Amino acid sequence: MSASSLFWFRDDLRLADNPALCAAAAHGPVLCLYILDESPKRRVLGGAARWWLSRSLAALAEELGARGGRLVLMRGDPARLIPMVVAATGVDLVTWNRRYEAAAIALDSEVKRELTQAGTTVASYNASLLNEPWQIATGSGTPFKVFTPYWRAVRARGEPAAPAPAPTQLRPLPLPESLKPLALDHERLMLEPTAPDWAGGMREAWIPGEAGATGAVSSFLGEAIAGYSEGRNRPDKVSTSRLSPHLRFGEIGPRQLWHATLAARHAGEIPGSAGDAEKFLSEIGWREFSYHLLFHHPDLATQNFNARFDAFPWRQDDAALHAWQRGLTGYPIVDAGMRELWTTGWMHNRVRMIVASFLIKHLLIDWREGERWFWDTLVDADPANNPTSWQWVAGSGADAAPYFRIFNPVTQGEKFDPDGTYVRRWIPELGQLPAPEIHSPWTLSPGKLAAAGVRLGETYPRPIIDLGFGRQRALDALASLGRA
DNA sequence: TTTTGAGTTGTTCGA
DNA sequence: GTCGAACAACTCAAA
Repeated sequence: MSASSLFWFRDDLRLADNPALCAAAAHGPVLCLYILDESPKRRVLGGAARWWLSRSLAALAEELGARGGRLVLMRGDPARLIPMVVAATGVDLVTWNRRYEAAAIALDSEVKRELTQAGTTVASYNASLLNEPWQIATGSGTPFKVFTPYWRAVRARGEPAAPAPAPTQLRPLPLPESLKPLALDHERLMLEPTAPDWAGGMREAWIPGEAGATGAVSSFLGEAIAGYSEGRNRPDKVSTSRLSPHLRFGEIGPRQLWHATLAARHAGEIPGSAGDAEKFLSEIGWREFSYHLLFHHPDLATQNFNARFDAFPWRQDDAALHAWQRGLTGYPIVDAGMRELWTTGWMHNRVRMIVASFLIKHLLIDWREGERWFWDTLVDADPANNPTSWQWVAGSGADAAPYFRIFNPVTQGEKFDPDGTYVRRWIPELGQLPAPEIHSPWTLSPGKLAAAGVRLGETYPRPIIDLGFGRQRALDALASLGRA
């Protein structure tokens, strides 16, 4: 039997800096496989993420094809399918890049055990993190719970490894006859919406795939990173990297991003201060920190990191939750963010904090409701970042926001969307209102509202809750948790 | 073991 | 308009 291999694509949909793919390709002819995971133990991918995945897989198939390779698609339980494919093809090497959610680790361990027992070599690699979660520890060997010392420890290790190039040669391993019934056409994955087709705004906003990712990196490092430290807070401008969905699906990896950032800084392509590049690197650090937390706290998406919050008096309020989800709270910056999310599958980070704070603190609705909504609607819905960030806002998480940090959506709007540009983009019915009053339409005189064609309660909602009341209620609820 | 300094992203109030 | 203080106390991480 001649040497051949199986490479299992998961959250690493790229050819460059893909160590498991390189190892498989160097070994001999390789079968490149993606399985739409339907194992019952894993969290089902949200709708927006499924759309992204579909487009990303199409791009990947094309890239592979251009290099003489081929992407085979299947759906089902990998614990059943992988051994079946290995047996039918007779490959003697299986490779993949690691994942870090508990259910995925369990699945991968199970597959590895079974294959190894049957005499097949299995090799796993790191493609999605700068450091494995278990490599970073405090002086006493425990996981970090605070970002700053975590990041200091990471930085003390020196620069991360340089990214590896894409494999130069990909010889495809032909699919045996017996497996052909399992291989699906792209359409048969049924990942994209049809009736209704709600993905129009996403198609306009994004180019999924490795080429789209590298293009986004170039344009970010070439332009937006100048002034990033401040600009990243402005949803009215294009001042963030917008790389989150590309990172989520591994169309680009943090090593590539790290070294591209350093190269841009050294080449003097970043006119601003070196602080902008460092700030951006620390944002990559927050992604790393989230994975560190997820690995050491596997139930991060469902359990309070800080158990004291188990006694928090959350409210059940379906009407308020629905208003929040649909962008009908009567607070323009909140509604603009929720509509941006619904339309494009993405929301500016500053606005994510505002809408999350509003749901959790003013409406007193459980952060898990918000986490679930984001999981379903974000194209970048990430198993580590999403729960980490929600718990951070709730105050139940690691390095969490202090109890008194309650974002005022009017103040935040005036500060970070001073001209109302962002609000007008997503709430056209308020388009004629002047700034800064656009952030608090109920304070305008009836005459000014009429002049702008706004009828509160008809063309745009009145606020669903009074800010002062909601703030005080949240402070009281937090005080009710008492001392630890 | 004990001590010490520090901890992503805010708001309000009063001088 | 601007500025500093108050808003709880706790826990983490390292010395």
